[in-house]
Amino acid sequence: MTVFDKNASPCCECEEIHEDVVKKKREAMPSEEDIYNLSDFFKILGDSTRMNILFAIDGEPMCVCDIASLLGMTKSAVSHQLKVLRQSSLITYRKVGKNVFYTLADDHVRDIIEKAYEHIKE
Amino acid sequence: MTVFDKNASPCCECEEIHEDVVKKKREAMPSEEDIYNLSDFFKILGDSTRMNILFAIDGEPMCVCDIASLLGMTKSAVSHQLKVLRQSSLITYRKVGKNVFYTLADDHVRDIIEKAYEHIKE
DNA sequence: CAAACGGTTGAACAATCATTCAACTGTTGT
DNA sequence: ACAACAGTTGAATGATTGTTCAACCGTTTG
Repeated sequence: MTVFDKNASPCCECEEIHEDVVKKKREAMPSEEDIYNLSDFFKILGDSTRMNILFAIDGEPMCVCDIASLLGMTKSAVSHQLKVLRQSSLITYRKVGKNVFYTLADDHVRDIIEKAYEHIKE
Repeated sequence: MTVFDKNASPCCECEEIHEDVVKKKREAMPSEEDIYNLSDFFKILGDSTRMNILFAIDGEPMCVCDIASLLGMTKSAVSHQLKVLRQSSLITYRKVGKNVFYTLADDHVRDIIEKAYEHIKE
């Protein structure tokens, strides 16, 4: 009910109401790094252009030009987002002549998207 | 291999390489609204502060003051993010006197986060 | 070799968004 | 009624980020 140690949480201006709860929760929390990586993963999926691309290249691979045509975007804009998806290992690519064909890296991501899709559909 | 209808994709400066593929993909795509809602859902999870809050209020409910103390943030910053989570129906709250206790709205979200957590842990 | 095309990249710009700050509401306790 | 505290809120600020634009690389074709 009262404050004992202000230094324990330097950035918080408020009194600690339930110290026991806070302590228990703190021990149960994932590491800062895990939470950062997790939110970073969701951040990649949190853009409609990237989501469009992921649905587009699901199943049959597509080249950049076709993706751009399908989504009504410039090749540059698509390529930039493909780079983001590549760096997060969500997609893979295969070079064939002048073309680069992209597709989903694994089924993991597809499962997560599907589960979220079901969630918003209710 | 050649361009027949530039007007079909006004924003795309490139030639349509595989028209059949693009057409097939276009028909298989979810609606624009679905994709927008889906990416919007992930966008909410795509912030480390909100992810921290979700883990904190998982299980036992927590009041704003305790969450702020746990995360070393101001009540204001926490409250702003709680509002975002509330508006997306990811969390619920219960008023008890001066305090407001927040907790996860349902198990759906927990499942999705857990699946993503497993995914980044490999 | 040179032109054409698919794709990538970096800088610049515009829009989005998280945090801070200050003021405010509502409840509790004296 | 008044002081104290939990929580909310709107405006301002700073950081992040998606798209555009222009230049570039690599491969193919005439």
